[in-house]
Amino acid sequence: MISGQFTIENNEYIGDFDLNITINSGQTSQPPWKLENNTYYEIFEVRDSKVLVGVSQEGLNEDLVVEYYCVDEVDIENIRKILFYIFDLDYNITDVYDFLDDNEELNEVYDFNKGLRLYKAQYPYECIISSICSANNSIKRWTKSINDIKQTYGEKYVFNKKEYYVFPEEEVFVNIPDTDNGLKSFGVGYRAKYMLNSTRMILDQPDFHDVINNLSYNEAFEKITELEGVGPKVADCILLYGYNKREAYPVDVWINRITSHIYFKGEKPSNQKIMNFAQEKFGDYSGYIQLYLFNYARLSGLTEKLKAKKS
DNA sequence: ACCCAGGGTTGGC
DNA sequence: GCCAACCCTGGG
Repeated sequence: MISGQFTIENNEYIGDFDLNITINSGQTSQPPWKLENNTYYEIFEVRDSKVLVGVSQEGLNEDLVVEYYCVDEVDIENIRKILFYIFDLDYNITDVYDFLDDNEELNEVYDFNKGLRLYKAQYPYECIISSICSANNSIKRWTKSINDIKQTYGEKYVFNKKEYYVFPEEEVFVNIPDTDNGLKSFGVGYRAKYMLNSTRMILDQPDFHDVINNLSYNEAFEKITELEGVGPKVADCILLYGYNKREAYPVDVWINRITSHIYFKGEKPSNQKIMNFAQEKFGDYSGYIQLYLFNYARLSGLTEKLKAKKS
């Protein structure tokens, strides 16, 4: 077995990054990676071979320490590229910081989000299933469901005598046996049907992921909402985390309350209205503003206030 | 079947 | 557009 280690320093990317906050922020791309000894582990697919990658960071903007283990020779640059993509480190996030600075009502938002970045999916399909699973669900429950499915039906890889799993591909997923309550035994409830039917629809179009990738945000939104269990909110999560489309602004109950509180005082705007507003006002920054506002509202105590109001 | 809500979606009007 | 129903688990 081949193994090695390298670091990514703060001056190799623009803006702030905090690994712990990002990986545990409940973004619907995937559950947090497997945590062992303060290091997060995940199997990467690097040029058709599997590599175990471990990442750790002591705190905000500290060096990222990256370990890797693999059977075949691997080019470190490829591991680096995947990491930069997943944590959005190749994005000039200072544009977002500037936008927050330039808009007075958003001035204090970043104070509650230092180092938080997008946590994107390595595999869009996993993101689709995660996001469908997250609908009308709790973060705790959907992450457990996805992890359990991964461990039961995902392909197993053993490194350092420990087992790691990759989320099953579409072909495996549709063939999960119906015995013992099948998918439902993972606690996904009525969403099981949505997951299976959507997977069938994806398989019906072999180049599904490429098609979505090549569509504009608006076209992709139309296409992805054709899937079962994928309404506007889940669609935006999938487009943001699974296909890197930054214009997406997933509107859930909290984002509705928070956005209304800031921009629609006294009104009770529909989710659709809020989405349209966000795309006009935030444009390409929508994804980040959504991420930050959600977190901001939770940490600043605003959610409790807004919950009490209930409208 | 103690009660309720959870980063919504669907199907019916 | 609005509204109830939805699986089921964690937490009060």
